[in-house]
Amino acid sequence: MKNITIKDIAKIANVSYATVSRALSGVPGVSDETRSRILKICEEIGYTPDYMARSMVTKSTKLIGLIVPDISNPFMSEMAFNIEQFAGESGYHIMLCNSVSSLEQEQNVFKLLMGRKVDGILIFPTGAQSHKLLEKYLDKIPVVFVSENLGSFHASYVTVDNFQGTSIGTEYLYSLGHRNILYFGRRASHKLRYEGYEAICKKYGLEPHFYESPYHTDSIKHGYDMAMDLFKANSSLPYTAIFASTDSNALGLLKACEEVGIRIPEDISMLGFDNIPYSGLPKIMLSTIEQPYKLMATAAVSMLIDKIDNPEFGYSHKILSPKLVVRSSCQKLD
Amino acid sequence: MKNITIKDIAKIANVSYATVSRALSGVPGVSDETRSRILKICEEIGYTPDYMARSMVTKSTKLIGLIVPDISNPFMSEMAFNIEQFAGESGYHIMLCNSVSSLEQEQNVFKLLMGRKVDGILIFPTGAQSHKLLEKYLDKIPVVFVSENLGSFHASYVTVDNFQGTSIGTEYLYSLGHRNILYFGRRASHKLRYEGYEAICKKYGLEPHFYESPYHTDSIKHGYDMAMDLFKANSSLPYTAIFASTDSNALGLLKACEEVGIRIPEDISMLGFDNIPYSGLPKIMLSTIEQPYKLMATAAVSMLIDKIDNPEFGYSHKILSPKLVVRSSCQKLD
DNA sequence: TTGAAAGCGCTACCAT
DNA sequence: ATGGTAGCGCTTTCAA
Repeated sequence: MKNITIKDIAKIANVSYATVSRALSGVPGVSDETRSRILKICEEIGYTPDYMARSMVTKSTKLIGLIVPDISNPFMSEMAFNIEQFAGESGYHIMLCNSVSSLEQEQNVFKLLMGRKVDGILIFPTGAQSHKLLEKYLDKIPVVFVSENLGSFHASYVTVDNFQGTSIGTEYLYSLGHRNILYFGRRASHKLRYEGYEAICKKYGLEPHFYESPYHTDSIKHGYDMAMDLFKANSSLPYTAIFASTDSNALGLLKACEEVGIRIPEDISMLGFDNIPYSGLPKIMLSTIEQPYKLMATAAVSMLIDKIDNPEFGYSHKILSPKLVVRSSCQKLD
Repeated sequence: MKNITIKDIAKIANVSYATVSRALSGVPGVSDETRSRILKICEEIGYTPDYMARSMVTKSTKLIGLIVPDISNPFMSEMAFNIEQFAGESGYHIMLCNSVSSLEQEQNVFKLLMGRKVDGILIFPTGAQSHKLLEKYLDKIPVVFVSENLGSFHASYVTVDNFQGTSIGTEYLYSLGHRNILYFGRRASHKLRYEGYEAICKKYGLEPHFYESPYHTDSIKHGYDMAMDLFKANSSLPYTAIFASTDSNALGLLKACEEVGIRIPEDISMLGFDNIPYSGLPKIMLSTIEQPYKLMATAAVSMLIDKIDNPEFGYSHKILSPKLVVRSSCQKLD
């Protein structure tokens, strides 16, 4: 089955194939009559232009590489949906890669994506070291990180204000009367989340406590496993509230609490971070800090496209505001 | 910033660029000495081959197009993760497109993907008519549908046995003593799910009832809206159990029930379909029919790659077995 | 074993 | 307004 090329349709239309190219690209320099005749022929014989060949000469693939730790995480998939939609509006397509929370795999797919000649890369870094490891490619291809500001090197990123997020969360817990609050999750990759929590603790003279996650990624399962370890190590918990670093962690924690008979919020209050759709489920009703998904997605895409169009423009940062979502997982103490 | 090409490294190595190509492609016909010298140079100056240029001549992009209605749906994102991983093992990359449950958009992205010269397309059809609309492309590019068998045309697909799924679900409900069961969701795109339910109803002389979804996609929100409409139209429901067509629908229904004060499973039993991770959350504990995610993903990918490698081999079907997952959303009647 | 050159489908430049 | 053609980076004959 031979491929139809502009040469074929040039032959049919009795013009040079340069003219066909012009007609299809919409550039001026073709009479309206010729153009519409050519377009009609293309339509009829079902010609589709070859993006690859076009890309070879234009040096632009209209392709964006998207690297996420794990697309099955609702935070990622929600972002991915919005990213794909918004990128599509600008004529970009998405090449999706999971780094499966491995720095090595992250490097691999990054290099692969470069070989694929994507115009730019949007990356949800898997860890704090991702930035450093990827630094050497940053002048070779436009990249924007979707993550908090880690390190001080020169890179574009968009992020929610994680520090502010946990600050308002901890303030909320404090206002409810909580004085013993545990931070539950990863501190390395969400450094600023921990620091926001810590800052408010200090502000009120509370002792900050944390339970560090041994995992490189957040999921219900990991949250559950962590929680079970925590319970095993402590026969009774001295906290009145737990601030989980992500909703996924919180959901796993919730599951573990249910199993060992800890009631939420009667026995202990719980606050999450992200506001994934499942946090609003009945009986779950997790209070949490919301990330502005759609805004983050559009900001990330347009920042990347800006960088693609103007590589010389340096780099930019965009920090979006989080929002407290009060449901019913936190109790007022008296 | 000039691109490094094989010509550059040919110059450095003092060989023709054909030799470089041979060395890199691993084809025989280059002395070991020359090859290792070339490879070392590539390594040193950080050369990465241009997949596009390569694809132009080999006519193979090692790219798979993945079309899903909505990647933010957990069923889709779970599948997408496994698909990406498994495809990656065979050297394929994924181009992700959301059809946003629109037949028109589905057609658009399909054509776009063809223009991108992907080697094959994996599609989660958005509706019953998808197959018919896409039929005309099926001899132009390898396609495998991830969906139940709709219509009788010639196309490859992998699916869970939807009929069997709702059959065992309905049998389960019947065995619990339920005699008035409502089927809740879309019947058009999950025709066989409805029919499995219907068949078991008939088998036991029960009257099948359904509440048809006006939506083209399943989500918590749609399930919730549907449920609210249902409740508004009926002051008291004559059913003892509801079989939701998907877990997402069930979760929305659950939310609505909570709001109007219907207790699950005390007042009414509820069964879902898919077994997304959130169905196992504490207090939710939705009993459901499980789809074998990983198996479906690997089956779909290997079926597609088979078709890519042997386009002349016709088409194939693979129907996987569902499994009942009993949690606590269904009550035994006495 | 290696080199020369054609050609993949297209855009863009230079002519006309 | 249209045609001719070089060339994008690569693989793959065909010769040497």
